[in-house]
Amino acid sequence: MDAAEIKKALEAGGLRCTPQRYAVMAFLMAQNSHPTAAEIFAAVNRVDPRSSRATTYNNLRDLVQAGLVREVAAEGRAARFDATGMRHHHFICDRCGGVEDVEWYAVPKPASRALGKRVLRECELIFRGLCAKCAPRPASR
Amino acid sequence: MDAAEIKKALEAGGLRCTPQRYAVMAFLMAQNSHPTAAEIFAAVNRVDPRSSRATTYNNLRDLVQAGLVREVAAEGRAARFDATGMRHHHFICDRCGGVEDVEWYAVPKPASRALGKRVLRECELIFRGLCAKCAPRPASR
DNA sequence: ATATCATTTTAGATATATTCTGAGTATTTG
DNA sequence: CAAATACTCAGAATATATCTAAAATGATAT
Ligand SMILES: [Mn+2]
Ligand SMILES: [Mn+2]
Ligand SMILES: [Zn+2]
Ligand SMILES: [Zn+2]
Repeated sequence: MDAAEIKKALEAGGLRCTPQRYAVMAFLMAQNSHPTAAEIFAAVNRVDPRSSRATTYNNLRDLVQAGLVREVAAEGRAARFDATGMRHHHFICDRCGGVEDVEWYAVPKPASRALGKRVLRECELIFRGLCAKCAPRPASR
Repeated sequence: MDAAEIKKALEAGGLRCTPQRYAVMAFLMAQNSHPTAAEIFAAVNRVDPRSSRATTYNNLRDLVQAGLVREVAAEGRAARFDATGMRHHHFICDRCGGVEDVEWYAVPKPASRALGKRVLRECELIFRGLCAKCAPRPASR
């Protein structure tokens, strides 16, 4: 996705394509990791134009609302973000808290009886355990 | 599960059965909601013996580590907890953030090729959308 | 182009959630 | 019993996220 496409995607979500907002979106799309808001703030400020912390949070909120960015909440730690490109699941490491993508596959939806009057928007599948880096030495810290 | 069983479960997890720790566990088991640490702290302090905030957090951490309690992280908001009784999935409301149980059903595990060297401990399925209370009036606050 | 209006940005203050500190208390072990 | 270990506690400290109010920006209408 190039600059013009990002601009179009933002505007399709009812958002202006401001330099600060564009920088957040472009950074997330160039990443295959799952940066925190603080990391995104630092990254977009390594290049002009400068963006404030509040703006970074505001834009992340707006991008999540527009469906262009996904937020991954991890226990205790700061939330992590990724651009919603290809569908995928997530693996979260019990030890280091790292978030990694896992190839997507369909998940059976719950019975409508089990949902009752709730309106289902999405099913999120999260795997937990030890990442490749943490797995080999389960006893060490 | 009665008092003796809670004691046994705690000790099986390598934890002493202290009055403060017992109170947290007993409260969570009596709840079918998903209280925050602050709510648990308030609840266990409505009865003797008193427990400090730090101890409440410490005990929640220990109980999660021992597998007796599950922590549910929600974006932005405080973490919520439940006693790991019967297996179940969770529904998290987009609007009010409420966490509700959904009847359990088996989820297909990922291909071992997709997992690589990671060690899988559990698959957690989280549904998102609007809860029964928030669903009927999607435009209101 | 000028006025008007809505959106966005900003620095810093504020709020909320969680962890840390270091001293004291309780329990277990030898 | 003494010593080691586990636990608790109040408050301080840290981390994370949101709010505020003023200024800047960009869109739309005249
Ligand atoms: Mn991802
Ligand atoms: Mn539950
Ligand atoms: Zn890891
Ligand atoms: Zn709701």
